[in-house]
Amino acid sequence: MKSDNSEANLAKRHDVLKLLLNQEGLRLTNQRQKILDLFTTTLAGEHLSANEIHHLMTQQGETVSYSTIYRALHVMVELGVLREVELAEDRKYYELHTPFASQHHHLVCVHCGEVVEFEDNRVTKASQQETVERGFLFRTCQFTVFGICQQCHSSSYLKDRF
Amino acid sequence: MKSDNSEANLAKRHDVLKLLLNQEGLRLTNQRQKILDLFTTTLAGEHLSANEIHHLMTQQGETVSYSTIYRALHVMVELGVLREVELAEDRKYYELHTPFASQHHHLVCVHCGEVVEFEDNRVTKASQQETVERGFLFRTCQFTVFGICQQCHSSSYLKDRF
DNA sequence: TTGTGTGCAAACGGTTTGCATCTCC
DNA sequence: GGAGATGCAAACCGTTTGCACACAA
Repeated sequence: MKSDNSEANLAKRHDVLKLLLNQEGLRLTNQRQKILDLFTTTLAGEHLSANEIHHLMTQQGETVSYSTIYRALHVMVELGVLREVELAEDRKYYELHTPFASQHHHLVCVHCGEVVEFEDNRVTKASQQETVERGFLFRTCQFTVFGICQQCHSSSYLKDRF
Repeated sequence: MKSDNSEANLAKRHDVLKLLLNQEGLRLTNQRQKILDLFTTTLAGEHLSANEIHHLMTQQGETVSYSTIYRALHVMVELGVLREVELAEDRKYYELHTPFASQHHHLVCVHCGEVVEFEDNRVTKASQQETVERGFLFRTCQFTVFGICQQCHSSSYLKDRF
């Protein structure tokens, strides 16, 4: 799921972003670049919330306001660079969108919040087929499975509840 | 997807709810009853938000506060009578949970918001299998497909955007 | 009778917006 | 130079909470 983060590739991603932005009359700014970088260079960069982005940026000595973060996220979703994912918490998460990342789904532990990504052809096929059968044009899909991970169910969690 | 709404069945559902509530030391109140009824008697009752519930209740001449609605929804989710679904808007939707309703997924039109329910064995199987393979205990899953419905893509929508 | 539920109003928290200022093309 | 981007602070809006009162068991 992780991308190649050589300097050359970072630069390439910046170029792609700039191109996409300029096509729409929008501009590549320092902040938008840095925000995109977080998704490709950070260890936990697979799914980031506005909050986490703000935190990471601050940690790196960058200053960005929440308004800029939210506006940047919206623009990049609009351009198809990022996509929004619902991981059941009360906030929105974002991740690189295809073709920047491969199609995948999420398995979330409802106890500790751990997120595992997986691919499954059956799901991908089903989404396309069900869409077409009902006369819809396919846009995107989200498949999230909720469960309890091994660590949590071997720890005291279950004893508390059952 | 729709349930039988004869008076006998409404009464039966009230009994089930009461039983479940009382098991936890909770009470069946007029409001909780009426809120559950909306999911089984209303035309659009398949997926309701707190807002819609408030609106429908007011329309029926009932008065319920938002706090009561939210508290009732949480209780019923906890009891397994309802489940939360994310349909991409910024609010939460609720629907009858299995075994009160069958397992199904959602196809949402990103333009007009129409929601179509469907069942697909492949998806159901995939969710179970992927969960087990990763050592998780399966709890629940959500599969939402986003697209554009026939009406919307044959209307002016696309002309605006492309 | 008593612990649970309700309504009200105020608080909360993530997200959005108006406006003055700054910056990329 | 001018359209677009940023930061700040305030607004927004769905949801939650504290408290006094009401009601199911």
